Amino acid sequence: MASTRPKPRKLSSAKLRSAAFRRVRADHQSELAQDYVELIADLIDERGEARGTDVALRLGVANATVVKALKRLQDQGLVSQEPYRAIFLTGDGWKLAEDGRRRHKIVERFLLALGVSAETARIDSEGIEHHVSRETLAAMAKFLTRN
Amino acid sequence: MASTRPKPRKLSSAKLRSAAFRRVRADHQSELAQDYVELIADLIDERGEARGTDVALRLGVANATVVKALKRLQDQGLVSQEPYRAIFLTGDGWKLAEDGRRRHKIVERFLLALGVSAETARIDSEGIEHHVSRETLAAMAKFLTRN
DNA sequence: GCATGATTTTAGCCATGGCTAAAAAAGATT
DNA sequence: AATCTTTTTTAGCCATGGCTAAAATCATGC
Repeated sequence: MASTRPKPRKLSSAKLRSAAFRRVRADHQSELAQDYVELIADLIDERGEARGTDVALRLGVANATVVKALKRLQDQGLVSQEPYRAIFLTGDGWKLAEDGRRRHKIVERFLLALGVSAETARIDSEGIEHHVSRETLAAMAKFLTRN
Repeated sequence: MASTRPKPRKLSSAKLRSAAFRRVRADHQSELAQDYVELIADLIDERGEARGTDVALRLGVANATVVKALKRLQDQGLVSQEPYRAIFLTGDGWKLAEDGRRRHKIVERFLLALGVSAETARIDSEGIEHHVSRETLAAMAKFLTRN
């Protein structure tokens, strides 16, 4: 990898560029987990408990899908649940949920401040929140205070 | 679904909420295709041709992964390619690529205008561009002209 | 024009995130 | 307490998007 270098042509920035795509793929990995814990936290706050069925309903997904996903989240130490019972968040789960809520709130309020409708802000923020870096989030927050 | 309504409690907005998640999942479906065609278009413009290997390099992904993805894109009528040869975009492929570029450019310039670094704008825009609705994109464009 | 080295594709593995249909558990009703 | 209904889980399917290792093809030097 040092001496030959057969076809450099002009692809020198390739590695640099690939970083963005790698980040997007990594974000997608954590996205589902974050959506779940955020939703579970909301349900617990709103109704006192979170049941798998409610999660499925809000996510717009089949019940079985949620059961499977919850198993993975349990393996990751984010939630705890016994069969046929309500879902609980672990310490890590709450931390992730809080982080997601904070980020979500900023993005949604930012979109509103930018002038889009409430409906669009709600929908777009759901997709955008997972791809906003710390720096961009800070810039959005700053924009909010200035307006 | 009309007469009984057994447990409404206060989950009436569930269907509404689920729409956002459905949209995010749908966006993820088209995301890969869009990234590929956009990248292929760039390679064709920059270097005259796009080879699978270059795509793999820029995406930061194994060669075999690209080969497999290109087959799917071919089935979707976005690219055309013969084994061991360069990749071409179909009419639909070009349309999708142009749309992606336009959207990408607006999002990236918007982030810059918001005050984030060039590096961050480049990286974040890659993830955000696929989750920005027509309305939000328009709001970003408007913000750009005002500034 | 043929052997050898480089590149590209194929084969086959894995995890994820969907689904439906069947089984199991919980909860009501009598 | 036994049955019947509803809810939840399990089982098993599918497509996607990754990977590595092996096979096939291409291209070069001789």
